[in-house]
Amino acid sequence: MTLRPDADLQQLFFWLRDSYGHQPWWPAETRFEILVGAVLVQNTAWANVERAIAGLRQQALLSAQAIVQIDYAHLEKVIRPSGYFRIKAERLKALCRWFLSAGEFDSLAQLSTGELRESLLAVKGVGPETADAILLYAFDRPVFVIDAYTRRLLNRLGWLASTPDYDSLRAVFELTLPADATMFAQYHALIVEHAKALCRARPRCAECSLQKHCDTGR
DNA sequence: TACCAGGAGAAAA
DNA sequence: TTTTCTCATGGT
Repeated sequence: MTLRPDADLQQLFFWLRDSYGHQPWWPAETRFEILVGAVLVQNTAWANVERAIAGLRQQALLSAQAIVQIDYAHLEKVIRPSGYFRIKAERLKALCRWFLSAGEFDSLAQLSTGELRESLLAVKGVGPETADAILLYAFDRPVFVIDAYTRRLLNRLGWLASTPDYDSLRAVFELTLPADATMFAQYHALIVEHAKALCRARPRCAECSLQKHCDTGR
């Protein structure tokens, strides 16, 4: 058992939606930008990712061709604000090589969700969360993204019956809720918004860990 | 000064 | 198979 019997994921979604309203997610101007953002955001605050993406845009590097062609030193310099710049430069290039060799969005859209997920996971630097974020937000596939915020929220609600691995927790969401990519996208966005709202309310909220409603406790 | 942020892969146990 | 370590900047 992954979640406790009293866990109600649908009710939680409605509560979050009523509390925070519609979320304009993923914060990107193009689908390709979502791929880039998914790599740059790994273990990094989004504000720092925005700086890196702004730099890429300013230098006309927001295309797979440009990222593949640019030398590592230049790419590292541009994405430096997002941290882990050496690793992320390598991962970005790997993802862009995959994207181009696979035929870009038109060809990739022909694959089933399972095939596309497997293909993404085969790219060095793309793990489950990054792959699912790309599947959901760039390819509109009904895949639920499990991130640290999701685990934290479920933990604070006391809904975790165990410490499930990534795919087990993802399966619970996908089997419990209707397979609706729009809903999944909103749900994940709302979870992040909820966590950030709590942090804004109490920037240094170590005591939040004592409160059941709060998911910012560590 | 220390800690943390929308992970992933490699190395060690 | 599971756990630990490493990668790195910017904000608080």
